[in-house]
Amino acid sequence: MAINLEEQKIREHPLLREWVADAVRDMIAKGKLKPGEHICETRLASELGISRTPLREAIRLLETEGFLHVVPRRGAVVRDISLKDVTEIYEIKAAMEGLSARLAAHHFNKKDVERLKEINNELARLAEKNDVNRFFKMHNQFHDYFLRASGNERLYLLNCSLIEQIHRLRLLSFTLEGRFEEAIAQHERIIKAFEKRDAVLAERLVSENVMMGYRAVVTKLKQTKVA
Amino acid sequence: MAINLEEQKIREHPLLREWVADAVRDMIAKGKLKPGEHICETRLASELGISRTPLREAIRLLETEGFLHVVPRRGAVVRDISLKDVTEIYEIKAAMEGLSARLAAHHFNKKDVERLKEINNELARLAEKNDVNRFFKMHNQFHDYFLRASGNERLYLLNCSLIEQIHRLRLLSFTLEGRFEEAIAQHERIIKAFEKRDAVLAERLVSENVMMGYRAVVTKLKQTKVA
DNA sequence: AGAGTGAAAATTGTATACAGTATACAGGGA
DNA sequence: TCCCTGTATACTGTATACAATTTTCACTCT
Repeated sequence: MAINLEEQKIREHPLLREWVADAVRDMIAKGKLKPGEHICETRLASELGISRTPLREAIRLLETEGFLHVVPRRGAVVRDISLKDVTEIYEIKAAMEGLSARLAAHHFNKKDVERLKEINNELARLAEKNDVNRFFKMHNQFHDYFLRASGNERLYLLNCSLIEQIHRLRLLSFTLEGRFEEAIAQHERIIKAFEKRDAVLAERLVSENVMMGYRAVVTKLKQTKVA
Repeated sequence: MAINLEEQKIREHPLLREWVADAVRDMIAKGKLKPGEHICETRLASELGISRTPLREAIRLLETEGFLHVVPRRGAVVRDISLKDVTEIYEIKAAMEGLSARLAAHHFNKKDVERLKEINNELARLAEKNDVNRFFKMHNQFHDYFLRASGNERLYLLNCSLIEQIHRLRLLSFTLEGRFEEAIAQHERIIKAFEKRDAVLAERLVSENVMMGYRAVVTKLKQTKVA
């Protein structure tokens, strides 16, 4: 076990600090590190089998990503995701994805539209099989497609860092009744807007699509808070 | 001199890594560290009179802020700001500030509008005195006002980290002929939109205002690239 | 009992030491 | 001349050691 871990560290990440950041993100997502919990550098480092130095560098990264809250000389605590956080993130996400759609629409060609249709067809297949995990991944590909096609690299990266913070909630939101179909239908309208090269419409539809995701996530958030 | 430096480190920053980040940002802004230049941790740390540990933690921060580009096992280099970077930043900034104006408009009251008018009057005074530095600061206060009033803390912080990257260019752009007057005139229209509680108009005007700033910065960028 | 105090333990911040990797350059061969 | 290769050097990545600060908790005094 320990040897496999070592191999994974080396194979997938040339740098320990990145592997550690991934590991800690994962521990937060899986609930192994709970919101509000204080992170003791010494202990966590030894648990991960590394020294404090790469852990500390990973903590700086996770701080800017919003996973941890660091108080000088008192260490890092796992940040809780509140409704307010989710709202803030989605407000920004809606504006940014909308912007990316508008920008992408300007230099979208037939092939791009075809690719989006393929993805949406695949989504329909996965919806029938009720495969939440794969649907989620493919769904992200749909959105990533125009985020990248926008030609604005920062836009894509910013969006990544935003959705990473609510990864778990978003995944959960796809277990809601009718969520698949709703998303697919909206995607179809978005594709039509791209086909017509209607940048303004694409922007509006994508923004609305994001805010639908917001409502789904909020629903799920309230369910889990009660539980 | 060295003693004063020590005092400053302690007084204004309880943490060395933050002081270092500020110092390095400053060195980049002042041209002491030039774009493309490789940062040797050992040398820079000893120049700043500290060890490599806090410097390395500062480098992680400056990397996410976009000031440095880090290649694994080859270290950090100072990132150059290209026209593409400026375009990416302003596209995002326009969308984010526009969003903040829309959000802020919903719960703006008379007092808020009065405050914006005061700031704009002050801007007019500073324009007459041709005080670029103070105009710049006051101008930022104008925009910060509704970024904060939006109630979306992330929006404000994200905007801060964006404009920090182009601080120098923005400041320079205010030396352009007619830049003051243009800004003040647009601010007046924005204030009127807030007065009317017209969120959609406020959003559009603020976006346009940002993109005017973009054009000014691009003009200045081209001037300095030639020089 | 409760507030206050002070020493001990735990934890973070910083410096240094060591290991591994990339770069530069000299020397040899085609 | 050009390319290849091996070695020396410089630099980054990681671990560890030390310093400073915060927290804990027993103890005292009111």
